[in-house]
Amino acid sequence: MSRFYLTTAIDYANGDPHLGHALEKIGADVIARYRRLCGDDVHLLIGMDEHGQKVQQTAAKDGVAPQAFTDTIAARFQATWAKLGISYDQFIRTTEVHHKAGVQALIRMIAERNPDDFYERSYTGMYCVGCEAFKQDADIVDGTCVLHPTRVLEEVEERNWFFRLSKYQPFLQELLASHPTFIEPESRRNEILGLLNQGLDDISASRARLDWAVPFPLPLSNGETQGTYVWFDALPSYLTATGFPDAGFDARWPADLHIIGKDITRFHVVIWPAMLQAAGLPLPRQVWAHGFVQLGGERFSKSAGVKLDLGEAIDRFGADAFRYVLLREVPFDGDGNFSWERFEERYTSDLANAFGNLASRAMAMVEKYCGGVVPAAARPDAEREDDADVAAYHAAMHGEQGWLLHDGLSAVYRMTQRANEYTAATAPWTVAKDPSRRADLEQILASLIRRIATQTVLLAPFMPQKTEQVWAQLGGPGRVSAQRFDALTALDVTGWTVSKGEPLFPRPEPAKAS
RNA sequence: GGUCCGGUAGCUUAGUCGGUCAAAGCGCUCGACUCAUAAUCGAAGGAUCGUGGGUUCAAGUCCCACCCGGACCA
Repeated sequence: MSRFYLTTAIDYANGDPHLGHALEKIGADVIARYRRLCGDDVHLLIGMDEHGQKVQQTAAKDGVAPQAFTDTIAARFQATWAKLGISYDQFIRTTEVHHKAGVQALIRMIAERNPDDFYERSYTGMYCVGCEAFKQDADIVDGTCVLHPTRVLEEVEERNWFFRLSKYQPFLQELLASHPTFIEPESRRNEILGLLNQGLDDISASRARLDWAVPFPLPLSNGETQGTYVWFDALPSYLTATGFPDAGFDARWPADLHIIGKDITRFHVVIWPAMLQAAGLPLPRQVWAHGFVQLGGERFSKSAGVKLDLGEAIDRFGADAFRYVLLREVPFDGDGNFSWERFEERYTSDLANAFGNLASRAMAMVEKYCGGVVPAAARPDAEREDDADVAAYHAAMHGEQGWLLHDGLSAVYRMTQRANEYTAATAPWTVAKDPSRRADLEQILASLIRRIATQTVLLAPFMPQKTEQVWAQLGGPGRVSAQRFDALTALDVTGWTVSKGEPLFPRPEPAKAS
């Protein structure tokens, strides 16, 4: 059984979960569930980035201690992931004692192996509290940072620890040359290549006035101890989650896949590998940068505020339908759009009309013509046309050519459409009227149930709850989550007792004019 | 402001090296069927390929400028 350790970005504990967070977690969960159906030993990590000045400030505004504040936020994120059916194996928080110790151990490890990699430097510049970063002249318009026009910039001089990132430029260029799939999709890789060609600046690893942080383990020459700056705290969470630096962490590390948003590609493909290399630790196998989802064509961002109530979106048609529609609409290798109108169209056409109705009509006929028991019959040649789509599904889902989850769904949808076409072409309700064609009827109905069962398993990573219900209605043995893809081609539905229940994906109520 | 990515039917997108490339799904319209969640199947309509120039026998497909959207720029 091969191990598969995948991570999502840890989310910043400065606000509630929104659509953008959900897209990433759902995508990661689909991959995790897919790999479990492949038989892999999967470990899915999700978590929270809880340190930083902004968290401290927001907590103070609410009149609570930072830890109490992030406890509340973390609980809300976890409640949302539970509601969405995210099957994470571990939820790491950067305020955990073990994580903090791990960060310090990693920094010490780097300092011991490469004593020259950390050095002190003083810096004077305009500081934007919104960005938690110094801004350069080019980024300043009318005295404020371009990203936070409402926040006043402060002129600040401070002395920090810096990490000699520039030293790792040749290493990183070699890494991307020898491991072209280290960062995918390719468009993101090209961005990083361009960035590396421009040359790297060293980055600060510690910050003054950063009280709510992991204490940086090396004191400055003036004796001051600063807080560890965000990337030296957040990125190592993937590592500390495995138990690092305790013995046995390498049973899980290195990660097979980091799933992140395209905005933080740079940190995961430049800073993170450099840090690991400096510490003499193995690198993750791949970073996948997904795109963003816009809401009704408008930009959806952390600072712009939440414009869509995630809870409402989930309740609209249920968590599974939300998962399906989101991943069908938003290509996992690029940007996409989300709107209520689109949501309802997709739900209706794909889930209610195509798949849901296919299941209803097939089960109704098995009940009506075969007493509810699926007859034994050879697989018709027509069913072979599905083979190419099954192959396309796995190609899209397995990651070897990218994690194209939307293509996986397209492939299953083609199979659903084909099954509906087959039903119309063979017209079993007509065949049923002719007793001499009993064998034909049985073959058609058995084929339909087998197709639906197959599609149900392929859809299981996307809709874990609904597919269990379909499976149960079909009379399939055990649970869908216990199935294995490699056994699917030989799936035998003979003797299953179907029980058509209420529609699994009821059509939306027509809007009532009130 | 700088770097990079994108702008193709109402919507979401395919379109390799320039020459049947204007394609698919959804929606809309018409026809068929009745097993089914007024679902399904078939057919038709629908795009000056962001704008303006340029290169070429030939350009969504290459070049330039501009407009719009997005990501990044300790």
